[in-house]
Amino acid sequence: MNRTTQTKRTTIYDLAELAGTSASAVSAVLNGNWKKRRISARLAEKITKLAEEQGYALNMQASVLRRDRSKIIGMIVPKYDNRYFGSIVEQFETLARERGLFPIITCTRRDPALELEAARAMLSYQVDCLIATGATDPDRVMALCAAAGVRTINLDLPGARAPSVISDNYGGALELTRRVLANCEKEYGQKTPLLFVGGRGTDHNTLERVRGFRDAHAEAGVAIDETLVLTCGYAPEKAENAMKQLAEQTSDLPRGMFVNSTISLEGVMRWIRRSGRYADRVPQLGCFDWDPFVAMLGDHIEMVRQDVPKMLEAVFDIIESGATGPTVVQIPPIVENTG
Amino acid sequence: MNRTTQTKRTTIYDLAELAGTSASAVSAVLNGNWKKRRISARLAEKITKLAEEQGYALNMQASVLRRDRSKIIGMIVPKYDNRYFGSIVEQFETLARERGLFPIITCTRRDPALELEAARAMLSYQVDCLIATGATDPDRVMALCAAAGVRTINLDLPGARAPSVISDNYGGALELTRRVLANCEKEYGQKTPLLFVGGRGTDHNTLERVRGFRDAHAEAGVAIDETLVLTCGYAPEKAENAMKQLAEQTSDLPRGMFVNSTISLEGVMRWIRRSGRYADRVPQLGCFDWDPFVAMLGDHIEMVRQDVPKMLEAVFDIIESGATGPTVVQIPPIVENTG
DNA sequence: CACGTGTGCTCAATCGATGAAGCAAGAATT
DNA sequence: AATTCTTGCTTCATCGATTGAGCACACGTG
Repeated sequence: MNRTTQTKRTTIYDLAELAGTSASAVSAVLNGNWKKRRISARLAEKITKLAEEQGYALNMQASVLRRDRSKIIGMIVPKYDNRYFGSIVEQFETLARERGLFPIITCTRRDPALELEAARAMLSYQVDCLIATGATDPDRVMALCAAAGVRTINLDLPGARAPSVISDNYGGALELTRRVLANCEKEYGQKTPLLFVGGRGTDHNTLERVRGFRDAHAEAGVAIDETLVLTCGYAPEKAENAMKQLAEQTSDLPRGMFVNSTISLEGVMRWIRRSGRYADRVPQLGCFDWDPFVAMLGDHIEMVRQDVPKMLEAVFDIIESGATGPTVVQIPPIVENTG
Repeated sequence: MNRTTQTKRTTIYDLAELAGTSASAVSAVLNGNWKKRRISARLAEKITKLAEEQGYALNMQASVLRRDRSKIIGMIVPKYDNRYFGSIVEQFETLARERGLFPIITCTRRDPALELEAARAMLSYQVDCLIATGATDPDRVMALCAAAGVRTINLDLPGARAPSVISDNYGGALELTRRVLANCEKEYGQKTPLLFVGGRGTDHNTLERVRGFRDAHAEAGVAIDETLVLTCGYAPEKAENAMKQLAEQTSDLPRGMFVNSTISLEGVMRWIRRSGRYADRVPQLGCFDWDPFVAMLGDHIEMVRQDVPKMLEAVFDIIESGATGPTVVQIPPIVENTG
């Protein structure tokens, strides 16, 4: 027993032989519906004990192959490099497991081709449902899954043909912009337009945030400076480059900024430090997304934190309700208190 | 075709019928060894085209059930709330996919019971290999897998009975402590013992780091203050509490500290800000782990960044070499330049 | 005592893919 | 012309779990 690499794992047939009964009785006992199948408590106990002793583990591949539902639930996620997606994944796993589902997650690195490839892989593994988080092209993912009869739910970024759960990007951006404008006025006594940096000009969230950004300016009676709306992408390097180019074109840099994610903020902060252009007076910042260390960077930064627990509850509510229409659930984000 | 929820997915049997051939020919063509099975290029092409048209997707459950190796590779990971584990997971997925393996990952939240449960689930899904990252009890995970004939590799924290890939914790801590001691001397002109905070007194990494911490003190001729070695756990709250308790016992707080992870640093920084006890002069900090925003917190923080790409390459080297002995591969971490 | 009812199980088909074994027809060799 | 070889397939058992159908026996009932 010690040195033998027991190539064969224990199966229900092995247990059946040991118990002097049939495989179907073993199966019924081990998957819990032995009462429905009229197996005696005596036999059930015997089999359970044997399974324990033999270290029996169900072969999910065989089980899933036979059943109609796999109870596997997939998620694709863009990155693991920030707290937002990190907590989405962690919550997702927890909630899935609580419901007896097995979660599988793939990181698609904001690459549309990888998104489709990952979706295809998940279909091969017979997922019952796929959550497309922050997908670049949610509708193509949805189409792929629909062809296989698998439901999709969009998270973070909405799609046109499946239910979506997203943050209230407009509302969050409106409030965040208001605060940064107020901070600018308080600190510098002037009402000047802010910079918007990060995100993609094509994605729904960025568009909505820009809309909130604009409306907050209008509300405050400040005219937008169109050259200050830089939807350059999310990556730190892209934000850093955008700042650099802007700085080359003007000597009068904005006194406040709206940064469209912590990951973009990383680039922005790097540029600020390296360039020294804000050495005299720090810019007032607003960041759409939360990070504990960003909160410690100073009292000149406001943050909006997306409500991940509520968002994921909404996702599982949709799964349980069985809804498939293109509804959009908007979850209000939390505006963090400074300090 | 439009409105019908095509319950049945296309199988090789459907394709066989459409192509007027046998399922085994279809199988051979689609899994690429049709040459070995002497299928004509003509038929191969026909089948491939048909599969494309029909949107055929392999049923992995069936395929894995039949094959000896599943090509599924599992990983358990403690948390997604920091850059270190985030990049481990992202790299792991990439390297696994490059090798034609399907990665499945589970977050076990530093909970030994969850670790075992997750390992059991992965065994049910027939993983060929399991990577136990930062496992609280790697040897029990290993035992469980060994009973099923599945190899394990430990990552980040070593185990006694399977190969392990870890950082050179001693070396990293030695260098980090040296730097913080030097910074303290430069800033405050005094050689005083540092505080060590975070981590578990029972885990290998923490023990090794404390050893490096001690040796760096000895080297500098500074006596360790044993009341300043606080291996209180990793969670931010635990670090915060440890600081609080320490502060209640002394009026003379250490001028420098070694913080044993970014996540512990979060609690330490929170306490520093809230208590105001360091308002007059900031403590010199060293953090064993890297975070971009921590780097921006000021020039009084040194960081050690674990070399995730090298660590994962080492993991896959071990997988490919087939080694199973209890070797420990130590990867030197990178000491980040301040500024 | 014939008949229904309930209990406790077993049998065998099935899920979809895989691959060893084998078969038929044509090509090459003796 | 008889034989081997080669090519290009097909047949069928198999992986392990699930489940509808069915069998044998005990018990109760009119």
